[in-house]
Amino acid sequence: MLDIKALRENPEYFQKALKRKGVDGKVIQDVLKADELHRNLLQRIEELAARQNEVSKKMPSLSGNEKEKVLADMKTISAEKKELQTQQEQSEGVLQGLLEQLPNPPSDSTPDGKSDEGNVIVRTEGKIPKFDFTPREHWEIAEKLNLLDTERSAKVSGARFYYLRNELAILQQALMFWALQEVTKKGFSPTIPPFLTRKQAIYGTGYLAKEENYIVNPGEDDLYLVGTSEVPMVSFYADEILEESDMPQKFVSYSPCFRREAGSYGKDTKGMFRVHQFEKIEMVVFCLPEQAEDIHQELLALEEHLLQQLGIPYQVVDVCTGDLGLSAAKKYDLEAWLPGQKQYREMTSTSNCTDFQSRRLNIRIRRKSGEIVHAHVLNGTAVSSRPVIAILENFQQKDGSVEIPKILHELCGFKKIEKKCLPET
RNA sequence: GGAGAGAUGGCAGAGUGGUCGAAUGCGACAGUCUUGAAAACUGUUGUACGAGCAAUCGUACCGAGGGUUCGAAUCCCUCUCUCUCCGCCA
Repeated sequence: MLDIKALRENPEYFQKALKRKGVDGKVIQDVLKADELHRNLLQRIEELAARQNEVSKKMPSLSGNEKEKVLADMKTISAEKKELQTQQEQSEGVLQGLLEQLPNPPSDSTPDGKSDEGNVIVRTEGKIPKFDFTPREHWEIAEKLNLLDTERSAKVSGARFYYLRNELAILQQALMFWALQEVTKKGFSPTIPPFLTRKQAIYGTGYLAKEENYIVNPGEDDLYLVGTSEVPMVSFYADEILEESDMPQKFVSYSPCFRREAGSYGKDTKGMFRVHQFEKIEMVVFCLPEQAEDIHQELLALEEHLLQQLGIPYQVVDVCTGDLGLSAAKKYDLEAWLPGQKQYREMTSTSNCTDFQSRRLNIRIRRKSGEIVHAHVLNGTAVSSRPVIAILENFQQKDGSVEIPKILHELCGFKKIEKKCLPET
């Protein structure tokens, strides 16, 4: 949600900034028009209400003819007000509807671009492994080692699901737990949130599109399966006023993530890359506006640190305006090298959503001076099921086995995945 | 799933149709007193929207939404949530 006051005061800025995200300038004009109509009506209603209040105070002391007369007057005022209120509700609905469509303006530093092709590679880190054989894709490696069963998952649940089996089940759990601990060590507060939320939480974080969400018991419970724990975590402080002295507030959370992926038919159909259900450790930070940029860099550094410890080669991508989405002003993707696919693919990402989500969710901070501002909100992936893919592809061996990153040896209880390492069932 | 109770300011808690944005207590903040602190006393202490350069003024908000009324925290309807007891359950 954008600040209507800011929009009113500086429409040129928003016109320019939103154009970079592909928003037609006409929408801004429509918003301003709707805003003016809405304010006009509001003012007239308030004038009538003021008169009502004034007369109401005198009412008890009136009697007889005088009272009759005043009552009659008030009846007309009441009716007029009611009529105006109907109009006002309508105009407010129109304004709200327009405002809700507008995305968060991109940061000045965000590169322009229409799609992910406009993304800018910032730097490349890590050593790309060399193979004296043709490296395989993750699903092939995993199926051969009896780690992944997508045939049976298709039978049971349909396309884009999987059974993670044997060592891979352990590896993913280890990865999640390790990341949760690592980030907790950096001062983030570990949290397991609800995985079903109300509509408001999904809306507030900017993920309400129908193609994205599963709804549980439509018309009955109307709960949404979370697509990321960002949804319940950002909503954690909805309708609250936080204190400046408590800022920044950092959380690291675990959740399974459920996504319909309805807009991606035919893309990444094999294996674990794009599925309806996966797991993720997410970081969410609430802070003062002036802290947001530094914290964004901090989140990026932390994500890099995690990939580095795993030994996964990656590149940092500055995501362009056309690929930012509704809520983010600035976003970095970390893309890992996948030797089997022979390309860099998105593993984790971190977004600075400024005050876009906190306006929708009404999350504010009271400064020491007494001033109240909307919180700035950032998020970032610590790890997800995708780095598991990167591990499989980068550490595959000629004999079909897979070595495990050293940092996970102890948690996993094994250093290598070979055929029949764990008893198969 | 069954039975009951409830939702008011940071918290506790009064208020059952008009002068109620809302008593009182606690907390917090400021001041007086004190070498300092405590105690005591005095004062201040919600949010949003709109108008105004500003001081300020107006309006709305007593879980949410609707209704009755000239007028609703108060009456009516719907919904949500919380608590207690019973049952079931990881």
